[in-house]
Amino acid sequence: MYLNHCLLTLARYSQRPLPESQIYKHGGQSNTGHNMQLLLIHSDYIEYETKKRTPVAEEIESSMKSGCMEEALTAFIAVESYDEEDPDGTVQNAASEIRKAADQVKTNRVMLYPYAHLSSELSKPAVAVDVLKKLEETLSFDYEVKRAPFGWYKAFKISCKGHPLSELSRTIRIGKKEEKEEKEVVSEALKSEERAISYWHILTPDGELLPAETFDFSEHTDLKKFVDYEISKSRAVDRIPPHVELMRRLELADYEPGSDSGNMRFYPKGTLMKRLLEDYVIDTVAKHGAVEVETPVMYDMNHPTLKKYLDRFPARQYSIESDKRSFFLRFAACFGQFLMNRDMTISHRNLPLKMVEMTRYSFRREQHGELVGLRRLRAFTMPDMHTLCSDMDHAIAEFKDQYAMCMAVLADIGLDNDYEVAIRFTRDFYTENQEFITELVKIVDKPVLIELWDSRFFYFVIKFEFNYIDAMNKASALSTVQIDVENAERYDIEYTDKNGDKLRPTILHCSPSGAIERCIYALLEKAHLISEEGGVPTLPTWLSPTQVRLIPVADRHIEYAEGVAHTMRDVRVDIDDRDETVGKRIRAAGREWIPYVVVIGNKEVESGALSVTIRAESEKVEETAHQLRDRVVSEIAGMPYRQINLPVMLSRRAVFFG
RNA sequence: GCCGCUGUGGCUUAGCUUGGUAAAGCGGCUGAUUCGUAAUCAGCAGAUCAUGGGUUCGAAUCCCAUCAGCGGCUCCA
Repeated sequence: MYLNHCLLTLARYSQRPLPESQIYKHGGQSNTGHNMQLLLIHSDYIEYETKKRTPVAEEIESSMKSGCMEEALTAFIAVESYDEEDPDGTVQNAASEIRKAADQVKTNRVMLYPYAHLSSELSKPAVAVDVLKKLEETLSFDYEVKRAPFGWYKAFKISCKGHPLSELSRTIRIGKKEEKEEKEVVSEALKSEERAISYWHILTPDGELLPAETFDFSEHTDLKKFVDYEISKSRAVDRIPPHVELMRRLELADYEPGSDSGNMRFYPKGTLMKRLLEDYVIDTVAKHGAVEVETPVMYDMNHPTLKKYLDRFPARQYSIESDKRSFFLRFAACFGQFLMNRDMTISHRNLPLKMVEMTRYSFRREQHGELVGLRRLRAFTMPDMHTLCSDMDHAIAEFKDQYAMCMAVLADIGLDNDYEVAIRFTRDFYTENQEFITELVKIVDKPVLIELWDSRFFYFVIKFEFNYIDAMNKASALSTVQIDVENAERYDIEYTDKNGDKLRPTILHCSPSGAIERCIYALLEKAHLISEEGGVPTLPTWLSPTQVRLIPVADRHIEYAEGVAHTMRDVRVDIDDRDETVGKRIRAAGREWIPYVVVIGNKEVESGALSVTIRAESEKVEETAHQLRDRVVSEIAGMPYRQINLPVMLSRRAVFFG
C-alpha cells in the first residue's frame, strides 16, 4: 500500500500578501491570516444523499439531492470566519491546493463536500455558499467537479484508498511567508462526545435500575425536570432568569461591558459573599486533608503533555499570543497541579495526597448563547481538588468519602436537598462495582439519573454531579467527583510503594461546591422560588453582606447605635444614619434581605433592650445587644466570618447600582 | 456559532406605528424636616436617545452594519 493512494491533507491557509494592485480593495493592510479547513481524500468512490434540511440550507435542484463520483478526490471543506474578509482569496488558495493534490493522485474528478466539523470558527452560511460555488466554478475549467449541497443533513459513503484516516491526519499551515507543519488540533474529546452513545437509567435507593423512560416520576418532579433537560436538552422559557435581576438589585454582581461576555464584575457585597464561600470550601477540604496551592492561569499551547490533555477536554479555551509564543488560559487547576505532582517525590505513606486550589479564574470560552448571568460564565471561580490514590480500590473509597463531603458542603451553603444526582460511568466499571454504585444512591436516599457508556471516551471511568434545577427547569452541575485513569500516565506522575516500586496513582478530580458564582446563582434562584410561593426570600445569615442593620430614629440616637454596633463583635452590623424616615429605612433593609433589623429610639436608649425584626420568621422580639449578638454568632457557628465590606454608616456608602 | 427580540440620564421606563433634536418615577445634590416599623416635602443637576454608517431640509423614531443583553436553536454545511 502506498501513501499517495490515500492522500489526506488537512490544510489551513493563511492568506499570502496580496499584490499591490489588489490591496486597495481592502483599505490597506488587512492581513490577519485567512484560513479554511480542507480535508482531501482520494477515494474509490464517494456517494451522498441529502436527508433533511437545516435552517441554513441552500436551495437546491432535485438533481443535487444525491450524487456519487468514482475515482475522485473528495475535498471536505469548512469555510471559516476569517475567510469572510477575502472570500476570493480563499477560493484561489483552496483551488490551488486541490489542484496540487489532484495532480499528485492523478485524478481529474473532484467532489466538493461542505463539512462543518472541521472548524469551530465557521463563517456565515452565505459566505460559505458563495465560496463553495466559486470554487466549483474555478475548478470546473480543468476538472470534472461535483458539489454536495450546503446546509443539509446528508448520509455519505466514502471508500478511501488505503490507509485509515486517523493515522494520516495532519494539518498544514501556510503562513504569511513560509509553510510549516502542525499537528491536528481538533479536540479528541469533542470528537469523542460525538461518538459516545449514552444509555439513560434511573437507579433507586433499593438498587432497582430502570430505563429512564419507564420510571414513574410522579413523586420526583425535579428529577423529571433534570432528566428531561439532560436527555432532550431543550426547554421553552418565557422570562429572563430571576437571579440576573437579583444579582444587580442586591448589588452583588453585574455584567462588565468592558470585558468579554461572561466575565463579571463583583461589587463589595458580592465579593464578600464570594470570599466567604471560598473560605468555607477551602476550610472544609483542609479538614479532609487537602493542602492549598496556587498555579499559573496560563500555559504553553505547545507543551507536549498539556497539548495532549487539551485535546482530551471538551472545552474551548481562550488563547493568548505573547512574544511569538501561544498560551491558553486554564479551564481548571488540573494542569498546574499535575505538573506539580510530576516533579514531587511521593511515597505510599503520603497517600491519599490532596491538593486544592481556588481557581480565580478558570476560563472556558463557552458559546455566546450559553452564557447567562452567574449560571454559566467564561471566567469563573472554581475550587479544584485532586487526590492521588494508590489504586482503584483506594480511589473508590475516597470517591465515597468525597461524595458525602459534597453533600455536606451543599447543605452548609444553603442548598440542602435542592439538587438532583447524576452518576455516569462505563459499562465495565458498573459490572465490577455494582454494589458500590447502589450504595451511593442509598446515601442520598433518592432516585438518581444514571448515564452509561459502552466504552470509555473520556479520561474518567466514573463521575457524579449534584445538579441544581432552577425555576426555569435548567440544570447546572454544582459538586462533582471523577475517577481519572489516564492523566497519571500522561503527566508521568508516580509514587513509590512499600517494595520500592514506582507506580501510577489513580487520581480523583473534585470540585466540592462547583463554581462559586454558580452557588450564588443557585442561592438567588432558590430565594426567588421561595418568594414566588409566598415565602420570604433570604440568604443564609453567614453569607448575608449585612447581618444586623441598626436604624436610629433620630440623629441623637446615632451615638447609641454606634455603641450597640461595637458590642456586636464578629457580626456584620451597619447603621442606616441617612436623613430619611424610619419607614423608608425599614423598607430599604427589607429590600436588601437583611436578616436582623433593629430600630433604636428613645425607648431603646432608656430600657437597654432592642426591638429586633427577624426576617426569616417575620416577627419581632425584644433582646439586649448581647443576646442578639449571641443569637447571630450561634446561628453562623462553624461557618467562616469576615467583617463587613462597606462603610458601617450608610450615609458614607456610594451607590453601585440603581 | 446561527435565528429572533431588546438597547432612551446612575436605575426602571414613556416617546418610535404616522420623522420636526426628549418625558416621568426612583437614585444623586441642595434646603426644609429629627421623624417609631414597607416610600416626608420642595428645588436643582444630570441624556451626543448602544456604536458606526445611510436615507432625509430634518432621525430616538426609517434602512444597513457592529457590539451587548435576553430568548430560542445548534456542534449542524
